[in-house]
Amino acid sequence: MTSSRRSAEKPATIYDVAREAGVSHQTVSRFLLGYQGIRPATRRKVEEALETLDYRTNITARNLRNGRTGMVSLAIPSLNQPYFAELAQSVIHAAREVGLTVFVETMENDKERELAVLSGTRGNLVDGVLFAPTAMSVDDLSRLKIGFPIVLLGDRIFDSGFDHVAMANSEGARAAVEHLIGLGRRRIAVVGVEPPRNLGAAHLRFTGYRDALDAAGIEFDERLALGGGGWIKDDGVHAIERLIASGTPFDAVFGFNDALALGALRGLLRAGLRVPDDVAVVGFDDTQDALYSTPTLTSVAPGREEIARIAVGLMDRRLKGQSSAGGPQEFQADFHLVARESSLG
Amino acid sequence: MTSSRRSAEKPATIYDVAREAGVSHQTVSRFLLGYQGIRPATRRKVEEALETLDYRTNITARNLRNGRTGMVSLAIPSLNQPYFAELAQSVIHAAREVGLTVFVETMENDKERELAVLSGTRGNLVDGVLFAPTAMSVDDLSRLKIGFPIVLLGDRIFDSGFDHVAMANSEGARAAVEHLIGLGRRRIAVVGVEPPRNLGAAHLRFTGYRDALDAAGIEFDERLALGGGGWIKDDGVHAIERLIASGTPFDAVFGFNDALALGALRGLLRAGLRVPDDVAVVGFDDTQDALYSTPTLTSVAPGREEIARIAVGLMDRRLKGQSSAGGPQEFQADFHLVARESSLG
DNA sequence: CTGAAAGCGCTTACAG
DNA sequence: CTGAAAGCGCTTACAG
Repeated sequence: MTSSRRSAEKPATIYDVAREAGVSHQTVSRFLLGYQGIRPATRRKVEEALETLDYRTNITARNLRNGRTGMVSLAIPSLNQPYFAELAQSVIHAAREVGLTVFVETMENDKERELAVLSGTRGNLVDGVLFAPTAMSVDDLSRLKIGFPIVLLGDRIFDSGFDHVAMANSEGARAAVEHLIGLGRRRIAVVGVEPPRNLGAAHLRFTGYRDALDAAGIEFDERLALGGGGWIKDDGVHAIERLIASGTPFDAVFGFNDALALGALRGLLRAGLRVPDDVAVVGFDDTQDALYSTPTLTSVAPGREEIARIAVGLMDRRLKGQSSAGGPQEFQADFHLVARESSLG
Repeated sequence: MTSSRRSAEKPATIYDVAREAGVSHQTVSRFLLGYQGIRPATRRKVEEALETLDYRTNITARNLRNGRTGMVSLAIPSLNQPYFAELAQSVIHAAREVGLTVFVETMENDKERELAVLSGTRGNLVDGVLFAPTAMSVDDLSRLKIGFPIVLLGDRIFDSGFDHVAMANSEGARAAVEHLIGLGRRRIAVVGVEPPRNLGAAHLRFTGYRDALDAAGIEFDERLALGGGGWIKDDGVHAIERLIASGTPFDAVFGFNDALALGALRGLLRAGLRVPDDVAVVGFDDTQDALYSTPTLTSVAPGREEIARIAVGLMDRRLKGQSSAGGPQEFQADFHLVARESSLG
């Protein structure tokens, strides 16, 4: 057996393996791809040579030849946001199941970055994009002509022409508020309200809130609708401080995300109110933050695993061309309410 | 001007651009690479053709030709762990500064996965690996022959033969305990202690704890050293419950990470103790969780940004071959203590 | 200053 | 059942 001398740095190619095994490089390639008709003797020689040379197939070369990479981008705002970090982990997991590899890109709520992601597949590095925009508008999206598969993730529901998997924003919000009503609360403040300029999460969750009130025959009091800031913890703190200062009575708070709810929780405790005895609190997203607070936070779990699984499945089908005939598909994940101490005590 | 007809699906190549511009494809390539000596007229024609055809360079082809991809793996346990999610964000940011792209891989504390990452560069998909193992042993690591640059990240310090950037585990822990001592605490419990079987974070942070006690002339009471579980929140809760049940007096708790400290915080509050009045609490890692608790958690910030920057810098130099002559380099990031309500009130 | 040639490491018809 | 050829889209010496 010829032992080919290679420097430690240069990885072996199929040519090296072919030489070592005494066959053509095509035969090696066929073996690697699992083709059937290969004579047992040949097969053995190739196996040995692969082992000897510690061969690894060069994915870049394969990708170039195949015109696809088996990678998809997951484009999210930031890994510093727990919801998106956890979503990324779920997507990585779901993608592994179907043989796709995930490339995480962070766009940092920057419109330019979001547009950049859609301007190409990073030079064909990825085959498609799972896209969770926060800064660009619906119009921006519709205007673009995009030459590769994308699946939209997240809050918004609209007729984008793309595959889309959304969370049950209004339904989840409604369930959260019904939970509070079921506990006897009637004066339910809501934190994170935004002007209804789009069909984003804020609007949808507010709709769910209103629906729950209406169904229970509770009149909406706009003094309990708090907004004007962002969706981070401090915004929740400030909102609740303003509410307390206003003297408007309330016995519950629904935060449009966990950060707002936790901020509110903090504001309440600091003001000497007891949670949930005086005021019950519910959030949305069910991030791990909800587990770390004292009291632990009741929250709406938006079905992160399911969102990841569906999104990856849609992408996989588009990439396989199976549903290229079909129009855009829309899915909504199942949510559930996780009741914890901030409402149950 | 010839307007070449292309199907919307097929991206333009440099050959298409060359034809459109009436030059050779090499000229196009040179233009794209920013070579100087190109006649203005030629330059203009190429620019126009690029624009017309909306050309994007095919990274896969470039990578194949160049034998490198400009990507590095960041191999971490999981994006579900806030510290690592935040570290990933910092690394992505630092890498962008030096023109590297980060591919996040999660190994989920699984030894097989960790070994798999080191078994190759994913078929040359990445040029090197930033590696934060948790499951494999020092011996596993030393035994491997690795044919590409790796930079170790994280807790452990040992003579691995690889570039390494660590956090100031013992110094940070010492500062945390000195902070408590400075506030007048003498009976400082410590949570997360592990048998000293390796030089991991637990051992180092314990060392820092002991150093601080020694320096202050406080005798170590082993009844205050709590361990036996993992490093998640529940372990902190249970540890503190056992301590309270034991009747051993204490006036402070140092948790080896934020999760443990927050668990302890929770256990204390549930037992009716006041934080920090009765018991002050300090954690380690300064994740966002420390901001979300009530009271907010004093914590040691291990210098995540700096760790990311140094690690990326080391990798960058290795990839450029500048320090191939030099031996392995070790760095330790600067930490600082972030004092918050759980100790200051 | 620009073109013709070779080659990165694969895969896939095409022969035989 | 296996080999010779072509080509994926780039970049880089080599000529001129």
